[in-house]
Amino acid sequence: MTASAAQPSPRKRTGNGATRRIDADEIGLDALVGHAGYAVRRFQIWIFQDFIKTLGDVDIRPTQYSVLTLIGANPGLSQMAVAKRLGIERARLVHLLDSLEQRKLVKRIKSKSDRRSHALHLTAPGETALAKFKRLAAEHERHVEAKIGKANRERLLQILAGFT
Amino acid sequence: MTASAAQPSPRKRTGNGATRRIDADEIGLDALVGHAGYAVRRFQIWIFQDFIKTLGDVDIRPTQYSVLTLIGANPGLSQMAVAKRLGIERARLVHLLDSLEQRKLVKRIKSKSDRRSHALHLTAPGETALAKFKRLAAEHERHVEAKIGKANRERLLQILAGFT
DNA sequence: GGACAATTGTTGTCGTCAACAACAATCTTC
DNA sequence: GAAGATTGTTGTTGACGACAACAATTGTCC
Repeated sequence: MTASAAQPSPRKRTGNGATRRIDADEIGLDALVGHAGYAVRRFQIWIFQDFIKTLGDVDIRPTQYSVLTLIGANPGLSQMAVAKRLGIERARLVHLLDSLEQRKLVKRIKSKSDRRSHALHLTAPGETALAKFKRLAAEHERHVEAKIGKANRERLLQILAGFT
Repeated sequence: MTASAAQPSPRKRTGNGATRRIDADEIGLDALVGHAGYAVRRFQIWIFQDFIKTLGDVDIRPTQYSVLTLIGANPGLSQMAVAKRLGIERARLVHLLDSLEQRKLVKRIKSKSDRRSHALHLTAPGETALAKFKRLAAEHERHVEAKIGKANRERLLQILAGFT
């Protein structure tokens, strides 16, 4: 174990025998520092919270945004194609599309060539809405830059490019 | 919109009029590329799946590992202190500890100085188990290295150090 | 010292999300 | 045409974050 293991209690004794509460940032993480997964997880939580807050007025969550963006760039995709491309389960995508269709942002059009599948398109209001979402998403991206630095953000995108 | 928006259907027409299925990696992501959140999310999913698989034999998930590691390095912490340090809700930590205590890895000891709180400690088998978990976690970390490269992993940890 | 506020652990609910399983309708393949 | 695969759908399970409420205990303030 490490040296920090010598801390027996959540309180530290002071000279006069009193105890005080120790702050969270005084607690050693030991092996957790050095785990990429832990850092990535914490960062991902922060980044999603900022995204949700920044796009709060239009009530769009990260997954919804990714679906809209993908359909906007590739009209006519099937649900299966969208699910595969974004790594979403097709069962989950059903509910996502139900919601987006209720909000008149997306429409499912029965495919003539394959009557099992639906061709996904943005509605006209969906197009204009997506343009606004993209502006807000760009603002969110600036928050990320402010948080970790412009160069670090680009390096990050470069390192993780293989996962997109 | 971008040039890739000129793709009207999930099938492409070929010269002889037949259609073929397009592969997932042919679909443009448009604005999604360039969003740090999307890349980080996909990476985080990959990294957690590898962690869960690598620690599958011992049935330890990332959150459980973080709790055990923290308690191991700082015996006697209260639940509140652990929750704050790891960014877990204290309500959620209750169930996590219930599970870990049932498996005899952790014990809750009533604090004498503050009878509301519990001092968290690893059991003796918990200590030896954690040592094994750490070896497996190190193996998982080597998988990450193999995936993104040693230098990139270290740069990543450096960039995200502020979130740990 | 006693009223009042804050903290700690706990229980519960709600919504998001990933992972499966099962199913009907519809292709594909042989 | 029969057998198998695919697509969209419904449902269940479990991990997880966000809240709200509560009893027990501690801290604070007058």
